[in-house]
Amino acid sequence: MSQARKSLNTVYLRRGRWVVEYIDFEGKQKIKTLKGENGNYPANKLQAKRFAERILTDIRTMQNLRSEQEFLNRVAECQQLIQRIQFTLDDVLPIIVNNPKLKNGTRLQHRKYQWEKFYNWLRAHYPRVTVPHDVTPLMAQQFANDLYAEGMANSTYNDYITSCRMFFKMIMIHAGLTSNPFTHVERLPKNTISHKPIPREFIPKILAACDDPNFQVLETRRLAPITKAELKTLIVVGLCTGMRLKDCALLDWSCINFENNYIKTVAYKTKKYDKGYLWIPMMPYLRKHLLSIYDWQAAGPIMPNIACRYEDKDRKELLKKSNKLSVSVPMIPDDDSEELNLPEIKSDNGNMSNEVKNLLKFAGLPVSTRLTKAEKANGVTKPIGQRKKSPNLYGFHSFRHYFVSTCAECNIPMAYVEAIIGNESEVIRQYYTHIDTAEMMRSISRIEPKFIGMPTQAALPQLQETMG
DNA sequence: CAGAGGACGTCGCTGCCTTA
DNA sequence: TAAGGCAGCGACGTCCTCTG
Repeated sequence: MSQARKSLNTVYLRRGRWVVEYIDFEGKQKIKTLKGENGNYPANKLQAKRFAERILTDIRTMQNLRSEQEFLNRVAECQQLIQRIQFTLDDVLPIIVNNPKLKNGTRLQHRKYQWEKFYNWLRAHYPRVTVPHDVTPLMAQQFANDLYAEGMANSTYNDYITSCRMFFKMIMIHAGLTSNPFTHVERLPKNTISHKPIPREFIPKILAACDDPNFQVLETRRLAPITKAELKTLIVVGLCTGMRLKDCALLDWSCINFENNYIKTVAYKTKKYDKGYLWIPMMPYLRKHLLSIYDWQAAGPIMPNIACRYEDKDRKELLKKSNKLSVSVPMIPDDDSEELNLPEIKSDNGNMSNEVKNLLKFAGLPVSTRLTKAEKANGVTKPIGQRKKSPNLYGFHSFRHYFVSTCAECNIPMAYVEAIIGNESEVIRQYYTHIDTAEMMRSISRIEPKFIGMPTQAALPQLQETMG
């Protein structure tokens, strides 16, 4: 039978020590051994009561603080309620746009587009919802479902979900939100479709196409013209080095070391991560080609017109730098103060990817899987959920895939290929982790005896000899 | 066919969980 | 409790499609 509980704030002797018993602010019973400031135990009940008084005073203060905190919480709740009414969906975009984390540029435009997509969806489906607080997780999920039904790659879908989650996180305080409606919208696994390596039999066809009189480079009014000869150089460099389009297009003579037969350059894409130089051995075919277009005056970009086209914003500089422009370009005024009246180009790569695609198409490669006009006219549509944009099967990046897959086929050690094209490349993993199922079965069969404790084939004769 | 709009890849960082 | 594995996040860059 348990003893009756002592009354509150009672000081009494327990196992030879003076203790105080009290109820804390969570309503729990507590028993605390009494000690002085120096850690000394009280000598008698009077001293114990004095020690206890200090503890109880502290507790009472904390209890008061707690009620004050409760009051403040109530005030905060009221403020949130006011915020919820005052902060509307129209106030969200300025918050996104002015967020210092989202720097200016295409990415910000992209985020704006994403928010507007959700905003317009909400307007269409839930016109009565005017404040972020009224957006429910169910609405978020419905939006996600509609997004998926539109047809897009999973990474794009994930990008939308991630962004919406981020938008609601950004306005959390402004809108007085306590939870994020997009928190539980699940992301999808990656289903990316990579470029294919160029089929080997097409390589000679592509190189021949550059010299074919019937092949024409794309003509553009606004962008710098390029020559077929330069396009061929671009292809040869891409083919023999596996570099990305930008790295090839802007490759500079200063990167070429004919004496020691290598190319030393920095990949633009990973430049900011300071990955160091790429050291690319020059194949005889590449060396021969570069020497054929090289002269002692050579300086600046190897393909000046392509470089010019690729980076139109730096056109003036490039034109000045290079003395080997092979096609006519607008005159550059000598006086720097005079504006070079060039149109502003928004295109990322000066249509160079299309230029390459045009060549591959001429050489007979099916570059895209998109629906033809005839198919569209006959009412052929993509199935629900399938990505809107047809993946490009072949492009300049295909030369990179071709380079790595060929290296893998020829058993070039992965470390060498990493040194050449960069050690974090997804392309490398793709080809070097390829598993030959038949070879895997054979390998496992070979070691089976060892697994089950039997001697291996190689050890059998020796074993038979010792056993007589 | 220019260029806006859209898709996709990759990096470093962080937090959660398990293990030694 | 430090270390390591792992997955997701946030940010940014590049490439491609599509349409007026």
